[in-house]
Amino acid sequence: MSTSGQQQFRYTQTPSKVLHLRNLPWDCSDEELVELCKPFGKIVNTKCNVGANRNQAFVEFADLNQAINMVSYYASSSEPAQVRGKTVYIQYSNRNEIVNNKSPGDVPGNVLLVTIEGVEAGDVSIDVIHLVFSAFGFVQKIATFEKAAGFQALIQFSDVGTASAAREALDGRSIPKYLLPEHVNHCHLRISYSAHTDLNIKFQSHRSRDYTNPYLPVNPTAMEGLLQPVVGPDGKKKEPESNVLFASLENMQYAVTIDVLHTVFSAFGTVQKIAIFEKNGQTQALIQYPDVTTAAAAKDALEGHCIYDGGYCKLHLSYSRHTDLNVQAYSDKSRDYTVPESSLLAMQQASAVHATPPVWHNPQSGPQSFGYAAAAAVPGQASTSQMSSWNPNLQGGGSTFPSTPTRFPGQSYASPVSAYATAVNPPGSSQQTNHIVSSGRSYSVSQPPHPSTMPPGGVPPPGHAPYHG
DNA sequence: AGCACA
Repeated sequence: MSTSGQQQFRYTQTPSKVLHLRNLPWDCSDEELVELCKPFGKIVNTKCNVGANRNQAFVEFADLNQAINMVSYYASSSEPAQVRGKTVYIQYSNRNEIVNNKSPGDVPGNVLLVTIEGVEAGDVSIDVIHLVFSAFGFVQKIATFEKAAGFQALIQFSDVGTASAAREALDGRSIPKYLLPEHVNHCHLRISYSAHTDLNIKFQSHRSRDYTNPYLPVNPTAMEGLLQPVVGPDGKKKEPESNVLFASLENMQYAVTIDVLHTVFSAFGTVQKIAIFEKNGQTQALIQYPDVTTAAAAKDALEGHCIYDGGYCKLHLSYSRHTDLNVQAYSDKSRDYTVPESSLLAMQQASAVHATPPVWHNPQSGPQSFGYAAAAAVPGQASTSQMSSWNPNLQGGGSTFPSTPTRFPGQSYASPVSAYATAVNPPGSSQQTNHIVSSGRSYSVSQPPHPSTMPPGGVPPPGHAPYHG
């Protein structure tokens, strides 16, 4: 050819993990593209209905070799690639990745991420979820969990087609009222695709099921949620006592830091661990004592009291299901006071930014993003490598403790999927007096571990001298 | 049947 500087179409294309497909049906769907291409590799993105006739599309594989596989397969196949009987012409794209504004959740897969809006985790049982989604085909696995986005479930079907049918039918719809507790008014399902292809379910429990493996062991601690609630003398539900307190903070006008909580709760005994997290825009915390008695004393004394004067940061306390928190030893969201001081010091120095908090940006900027929390509730989640292709915010350090299955909202396993869980939330630059007040009566907290966050001159709370573990 | 601007 004399046109040496001209781009030749057919023979000069260099391989790309993006393929250009032509002669598709004008209304070809992402799912049809995936069905055609997935035998050759993992599809990470698609763009269909491209061009004036809407009959072109792009498909991006995770790996270049997968795209090469597909092109070379159909180059030598006697059966052409087809969608609905139409021959599809496949070439390497002249771009190296698909650029569109499609979020990862729009890339079809066999696993759905379902956010159940307007309910607490206890309102919708895994059996109800199973029932609803089984209408579209065999549900292989379910994992549920709570994150900032609310109550969520990963639902695994055997194939993309079934998953997309369920998504089409149920996205934006509600779970029938008769399947829900009476107090639930609305319950919308928001459904996107998960990047997972195979959930790693370790136990049958109230939050996860593997219907392909009925002999999977039942996790006794994870099944606690199925036990009948303890009923008190007044006939009302009463949670079993625990050495771990669950605190929800109302009227969060000012920042409540780990140090503030530690000071407040240390008045009643050694505080072993603390974690702060946000759920549905509400600040919550877990405080772990060595024993139930201490926790009960703290609960009785602090319930309904406010950390700051003026009704700010009012504490509501209940017993947690947890008995041993699995927290990062030293972060702005959690603290483990049981780790040896030497290693803690090392960690403090490693992250000096936590030790002497400067004035950081505004903490009141809405709920913390816990991101796309997919795998967080699946212990030992194995398919993390698949997620990393689109997760923009891998967790630095990943210093969670993978050995213990204990978990709580906001706390993640080492999975990078839940990377957002440690989003920076600055310790309080608040100049508030650190009082516990109750209907006019107030008392100050003494011996603040970080004097910079609290004013001097407090008097000890009645009865107990604070001590620190 | 021949490369997208969301």
